Parts: sequence; C-alpha cells; structure tokens
Amino acid sequence: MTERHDPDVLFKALADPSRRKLLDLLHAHDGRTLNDLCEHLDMTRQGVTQHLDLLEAANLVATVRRGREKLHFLNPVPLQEIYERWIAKFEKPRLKALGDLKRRLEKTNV
Amino acid sequence: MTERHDPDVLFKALADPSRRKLLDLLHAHDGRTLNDLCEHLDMTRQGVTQHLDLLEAANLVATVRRGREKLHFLNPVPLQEIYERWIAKFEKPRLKALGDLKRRLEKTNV
DNA sequence: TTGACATGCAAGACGTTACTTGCATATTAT
DNA sequence: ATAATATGCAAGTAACGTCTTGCATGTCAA
Repeated sequence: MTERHDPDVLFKALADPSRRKLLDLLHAHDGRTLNDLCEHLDMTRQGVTQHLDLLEAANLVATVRRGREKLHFLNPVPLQEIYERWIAKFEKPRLKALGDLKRRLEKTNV
Repeated sequence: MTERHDPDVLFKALADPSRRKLLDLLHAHDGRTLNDLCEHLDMTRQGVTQHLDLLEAANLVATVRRGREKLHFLNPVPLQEIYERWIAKFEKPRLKALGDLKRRLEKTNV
C-alpha cells in the first residue's frame, strides 16, 4: 500500500530554501496554481517549475490539471517518513520513549 | 541557552548519503576516530574529513582531540529541531494532536 | 478566429559540490 | 632520534544544481 521512496531524492528536495518556501506556501494555502506560487518567489516561472518538479519527484507535492492551469497540493507523508526512519532513531533515550508512545497511540487510530 | 542554527546548513548537511551514513555510523558507535570512520566509506580520508567538517558546521557532530587522534560524537539535537520546526508543522491534524501530546509530555520532564 | 493567458520543453551560463592528489604537521612508540 | 601513525591544509577537476532565455503548446474569452 505505502510505496517505498528514495531517501536521497527526499533529502535533496528539502535541501533548497526555495523548495522549502514552496512547501510553506502550500502549507499555508493548498491547491495553488503555478503562477500563484511564482508571485512569492524571486525567480522566473521556469525556475519555480523546476523546483516543483523536484518536489513532485520526492512525492511532496501532487498536481492536478484544471483546464489551462495546474493546481499544486502538499503531501506531508514523506516528511513523516523522514521523522520515523531518520529522526526518531537518533533521539535521545528520554525522547525516544515518548516517540514510541506517540507511534503506539497512532496505530490505535486515536 | 539553545543556540539558533541556520536551517539551510542543516538540511544541506543531511542532503548527502555519505554524510547520512556517517551519522549512522556514529549512532551505532560513538566516539570514533577519523580513520575508523574512513574504513566504512569508499573514498579517501580527505573526502571523509570534508564531510565531517560539514556535519560539524551543522552542529550534528562534535569532536574532541585525544593525542594524535580525533574523536567524533553525534549530536542529535539539530535533528529534533528539524522535527519541531519542519515536520511537526506539516503533519496531518490527526497526527498533529499526538505530536502536541508528545511535546507536552516532554515539557513535564517525564 | 483571434488574442490573452497558463503552462511545457530544452539548451546554455555559472556557481557549487564532492572528490582527488600531493605535501605538511603533530603525536606516539622503539 | 627515527619511523610509523593520525590528522591537517590546499589546489585542481569533474559533475551537479540552480537559474536563465527563447520558443512551443494548450486553453479560454470575446
């Protein structure tokens, strides 16, 4: 059900501040068009497109075409995967116990 | 008390698979020397040094000199900062509630 | 149909990154 | 003191990433 993603693509996608800003913009308001997003970044439309392509490849952004415009949606799932597989495991023991609790609660579908 | 770090330096440090492997190695066994770490990576010692320099700049690795050798230690704090400032905020509402719980518990010093 | 709008594709410029090679310095052991 | 060990510094190279410019395609409105 849940696909496996290349962690490298994901970390690389997050490595650029412009891409993180795009994620922020989509977090603040989902379903934006390309032109909408462009208005907030100081670069050409093509530059923004290339960043969005990387975010889409990392499965952080999904798109839908509506007529002549393209709508962009944020997918936070890969970020949680990073947390589960990368951050939780490095947590100090005290915090780790709490992370385990969180995960246990999560599985019970609270 | 807690210093403020440049998120870009941190994300860039995590963007390279060799550097993530170094973090893994230090997670498995702390206090390794440079030569020790080199034995696990397929590159020259200088290449490893440069990666470690970046990790140190991102405050993910701390070092101590002991005689002619340099010991490397993992610092997981910046990873938790990434979680707090970057991942938690993108979580879906259902998970967000649990994250808040976790953080609340954490503050009470369980 | 015509023009305006929204986006796609592709090649090039340019700085950055990851890695190397070669030499230098500092510490330990004999 | 000498040699082996552990690391540091610096310059060079090849590949990659970011951004641009120029043109093409598809959609909507009058």
